[in-house]
Amino acid sequence: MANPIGTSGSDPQTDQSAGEGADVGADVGARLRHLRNAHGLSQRELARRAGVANATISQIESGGSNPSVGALKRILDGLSMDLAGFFSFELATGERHFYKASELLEIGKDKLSYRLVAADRPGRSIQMLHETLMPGADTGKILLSHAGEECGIVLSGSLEVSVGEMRQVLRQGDAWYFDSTIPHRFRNKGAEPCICISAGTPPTF
DNA sequence: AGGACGTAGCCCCGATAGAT
DNA sequence: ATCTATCGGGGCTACGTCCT
Repeated sequence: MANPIGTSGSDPQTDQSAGEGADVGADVGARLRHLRNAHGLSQRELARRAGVANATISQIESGGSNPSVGALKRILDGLSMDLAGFFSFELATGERHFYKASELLEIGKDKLSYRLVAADRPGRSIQMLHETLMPGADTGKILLSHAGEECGIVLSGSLEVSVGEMRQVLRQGDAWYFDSTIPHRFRNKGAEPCICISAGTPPTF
């Protein structure tokens, strides 16, 4: 049953964005829950990122309320997703083994493109990404650090990888593998886009 | 009046530390 | 090794506030 988001904002675009696709009508709550789980976030964590109350996430997911366009957009910002992507995302109806390039879920933004494989797979234990770092792309001066391990291979371009006190510029065919608890950073200081494939576990996106 | 949203608090579950 | 208490995270509901 179609469950278009709330129209408290009386935005005429709302209805059309709800998607005419036959199966896109899955309710907003189920869609949100599915995507939140795919990103490995709890309701509280997503609420914190989105700047809304955790109860809001819970009520939307349980169908207890229809979020306004503004609220939904804020929540989707926490998932690095836009409204179009949200409503065009297809809920999995069964276990899948293959994904078209166009089906990889974009979870990056700006100069950093992270296209996640099998974002809709429940209980996924691997985070595999097709990454594109545009010239100047940078994961940030504040180094990343989280539980797990990650590795990757540069397919084209160059990529400066900092891990702890070590730093190296990797080129086509080069690879990295490190304990993710070590502060790390990725930068494309070259003039060409850098394309690479990475994998990490546990999935933190 | 009704819906969206926030706060407060409840219950459940797993991890951890201390006692036996 | 096992049991118990404690703590924190997770999801949820009840209720109040605000806005249309």
